[in-house]
Amino acid sequence: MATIDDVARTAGVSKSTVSSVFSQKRPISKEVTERVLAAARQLDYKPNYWARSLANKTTRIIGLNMPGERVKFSLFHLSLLNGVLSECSSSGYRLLVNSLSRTYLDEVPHLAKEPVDGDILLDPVEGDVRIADRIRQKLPLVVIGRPSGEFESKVSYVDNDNVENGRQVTEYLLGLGHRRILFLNASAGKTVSADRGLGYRRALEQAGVPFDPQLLVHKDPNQTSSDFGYAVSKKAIAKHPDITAIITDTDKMAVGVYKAAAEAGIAIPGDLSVIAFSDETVFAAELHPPLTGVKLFGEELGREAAKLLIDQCVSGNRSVKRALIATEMVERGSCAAAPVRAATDH
Amino acid sequence: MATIDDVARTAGVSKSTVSSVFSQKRPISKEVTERVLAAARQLDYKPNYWARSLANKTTRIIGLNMPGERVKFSLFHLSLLNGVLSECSSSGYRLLVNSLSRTYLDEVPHLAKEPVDGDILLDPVEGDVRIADRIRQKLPLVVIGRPSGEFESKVSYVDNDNVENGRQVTEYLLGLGHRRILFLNASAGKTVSADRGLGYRRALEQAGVPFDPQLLVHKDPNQTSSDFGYAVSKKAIAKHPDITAIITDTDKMAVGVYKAAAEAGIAIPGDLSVIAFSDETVFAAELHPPLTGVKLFGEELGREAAKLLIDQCVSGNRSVKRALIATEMVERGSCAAAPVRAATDH
DNA sequence: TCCGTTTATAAAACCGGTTTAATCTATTCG
DNA sequence: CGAATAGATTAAACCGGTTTTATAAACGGA
Repeated sequence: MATIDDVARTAGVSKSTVSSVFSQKRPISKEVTERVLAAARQLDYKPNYWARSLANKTTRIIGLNMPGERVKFSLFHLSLLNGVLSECSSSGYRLLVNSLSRTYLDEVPHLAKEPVDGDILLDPVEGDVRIADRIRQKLPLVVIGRPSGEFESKVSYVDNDNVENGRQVTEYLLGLGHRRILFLNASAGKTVSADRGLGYRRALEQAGVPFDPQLLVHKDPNQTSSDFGYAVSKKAIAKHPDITAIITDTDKMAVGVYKAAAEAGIAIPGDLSVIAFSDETVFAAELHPPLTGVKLFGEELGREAAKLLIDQCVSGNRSVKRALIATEMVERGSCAAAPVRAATDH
Repeated sequence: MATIDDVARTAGVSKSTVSSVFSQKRPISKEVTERVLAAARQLDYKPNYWARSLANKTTRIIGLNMPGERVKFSLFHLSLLNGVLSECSSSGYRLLVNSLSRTYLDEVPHLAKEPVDGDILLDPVEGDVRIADRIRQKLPLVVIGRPSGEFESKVSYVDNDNVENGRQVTEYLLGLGHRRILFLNASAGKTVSADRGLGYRRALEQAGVPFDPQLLVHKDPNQTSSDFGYAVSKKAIAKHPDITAIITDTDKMAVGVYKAAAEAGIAIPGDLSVIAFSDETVFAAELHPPLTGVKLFGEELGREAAKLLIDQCVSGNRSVKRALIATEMVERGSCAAAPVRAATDH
């Protein structure tokens, strides 16, 4: 394809003039501009993105970084993604999704600086190496979810208040008279599961209800949400018949619980209340019964993260910022007062 | 950050030696390699991705291109995306999602060659300018969905057999005795809606059932699927009480139909059969009644598209290929024989 | 009219890598 | 022992842009 030199030659000007015409960083007379653009059109010339990036030291691309290897985007990720893309599109940024495993990236022939101006990190885990990595490389960074430990105060992040969310749903169920509440939490290691778990325990503690570790189960990352919800709730229902409420990490997980309950002849919400951390409105409302849940506003999270990051990239301002996105509990019909029998069980 | 020159100086070798150590394209003695890597580690050096791309004329990045501006990824797109990412991750490619509008990209200061080795195009429409664009730039290209008109034979694409799918669901409903079948099709202009619409009409024709244009409605792109499904089916049910079956473009759209039917006191599948082109299994099975639909295997589509594209990029082989991904109709419970009353209506 | 500015364009250096062609050793073979 | 050859390393050119610095032309004021 044609290069800037070809255009310069054809238009009878120097390459720096052509450069100025396209970058618009220096004024070029109307007449010459026309001539250059005409030559470019004739040669079907477009500036080379990478040559530009090399000289400009900026790409107008931000990265979206999945945690482990071969992780699939969930419904929640989809919301995040839509939010991020919406912000990108209005700010003129592209989004690079990096799903390459660390082992791959660390092989000598693939070793390279990430080709982005900044990175959004999804699903931070305890002691997340990705964060230290970005900090060392001085790459602008925004985490979606709370970074663990020392990093919490060192990097910008966007999150819901998950401790509060965990507390809120637990308190809500406690208020309905439930005492034995099973929590199907996100995978162990994720800070989101730690936070929600903490909120859950705090609410129990405050209500004087003893915490039973058997009622706090972490998702197996190798299982789908619905399979996990089904398998674990089925087992738990059989083993602990005094459970009257279940909190699930996602709406799909709740679907698994619905299935297990149906098979066991347990009525929702009559015998069992179910509440989910959720981002799906359309389907949740159509389940039987409609699923009560806490809306997380993933799109808002994504948009806000992208905004913070792009702001950092544009302004060069590395100050650490934090955004907590408000959530909203939506009562739909899967929670009810605890059955009297169960309340006396313990 | 440290550059290749810094490393060369520190290690006491030339920059071309350092380059060879990292690119592994030329043998370097073990001893020198060690020395270079040590220097790199010490300086925290990583090769600059952009400089590399510039010199190599390849980026190991493929693009994913949304159609218009500010379009949100749907559940189906999510499946595609997961398929694409899975293939990317195993081939060592990154994925660049471009959601920038054409008008933006055509402004002089933003004008540039796409920074990718090839592009995947989603949701082709009639006379899609994006395709001609890529062809002119000689950029490897794979379309997900059938490209329109002349392009069908000129570019590689991956698709379901949508004409057949349209025919199949219509025939299925006809076989159940339905004669007045409302088709809530995808947006006008998309080739997928044209194809399914064609299959629908062919099935009707073959069965000797007259085609009523009022029963073929295209989605309004400004409405959500479920809102559209709700609004249109509500109106249609009132206006054409002889409708006994509805085909919807997506499962979310079917949810809208469920809602409209419930409000009108119409039983599914007793009074009204519903069938959807679908990619969502978990929720579809949990609706009341469980939603019958045609699984499209979006993940397979995405994976195959990425495979074709990366193959083109790696081999330089521009031959036009096509992959049709098999679909599968899953009967769940939202379709039944047409009610007798309605069958005599017409 | 002449000189100091301003304005438009050009030449050359630069961004940070890769690659070709040249150089310098070390080895092999007649 | 000298020439041919192979192997490792390097100098210099190159990828396609941007930017700094230089130059030429146009303009304005004294």
